[in-house]
Amino acid sequence: MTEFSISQLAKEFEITTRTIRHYEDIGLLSPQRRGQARIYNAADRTRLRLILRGKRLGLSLEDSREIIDMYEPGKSNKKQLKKLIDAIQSQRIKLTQQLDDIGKLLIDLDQAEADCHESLKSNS
Amino acid sequence: MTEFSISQLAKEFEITTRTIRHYEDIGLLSPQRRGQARIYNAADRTRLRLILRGKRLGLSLEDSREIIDMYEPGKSNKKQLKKLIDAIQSQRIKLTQQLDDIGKLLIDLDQAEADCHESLKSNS
DNA sequence: ATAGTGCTTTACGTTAACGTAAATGTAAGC
DNA sequence: GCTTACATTTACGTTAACGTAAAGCACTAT
Repeated sequence: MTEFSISQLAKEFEITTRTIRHYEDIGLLSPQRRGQARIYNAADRTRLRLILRGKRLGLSLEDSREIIDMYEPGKSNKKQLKKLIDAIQSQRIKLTQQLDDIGKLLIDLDQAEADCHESLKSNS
Repeated sequence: MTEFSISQLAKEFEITTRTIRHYEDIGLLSPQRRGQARIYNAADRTRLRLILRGKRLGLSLEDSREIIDMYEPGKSNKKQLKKLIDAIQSQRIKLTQQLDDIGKLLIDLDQAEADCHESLKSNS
């Protein structure tokens, strides 16, 4: 498969077609058209995957746009590149902070679960 | 310090007092009162810290409420405990998924940054 | 006494990220 | 030619998480 319909992508990623069109409305996707129907290629699919990954991480769609745009510098000059590096840096800080948070939360969950099991034993 | 005012906490966590009051409105915090002023203790402060950690992880305030309530089973019976364990399990799944996402994103960022530096070199 | 500082409540406003409904187009199959 | 399935656009509606006045209470410092 090198082409996808909107409903194919919707089913694959378990989102609605409305959501996909919304991403297009705000310029995150711009699939080709065959007549008036949208045709998505592998690159579009990858962008969508990145958007959804960002969402799971609590990023706004604008945040995701910034990150995704990093992957396609293309015709950028030095000044833009430095800006990109800065953006990457700040994203990295945000993400490593999240990593730390998740680590702590998982530890807390371990403790909570252990407490529960313990309580189930002693009250049986 | 064993007691905190609302603005002390707001400053410490870099949020507004409105936000803290909002958390109280929806029952996430319930500080004591001295007259009509709110007095927060260490436990309140911990709850707030947990709420904000959840926020950084993209959890809704309701999600955070569930997690936080896990830490205080107290008078719960067996059925409730099993429900708690289930909740913990699903949270763990969500979080490990996030961990995976973050790992992939950090790899992507490494690549993007390397590309940028490379581009800066060759265009100098 | 008054001005300032920090607290309070009440209540309408705002933004992001879609949901949902209505009306219509189009290609496939009977 | 009619139905069914899937597509489209347009546009108002919804929810979460606060923002932002507006108006007033309580203590302190001048």
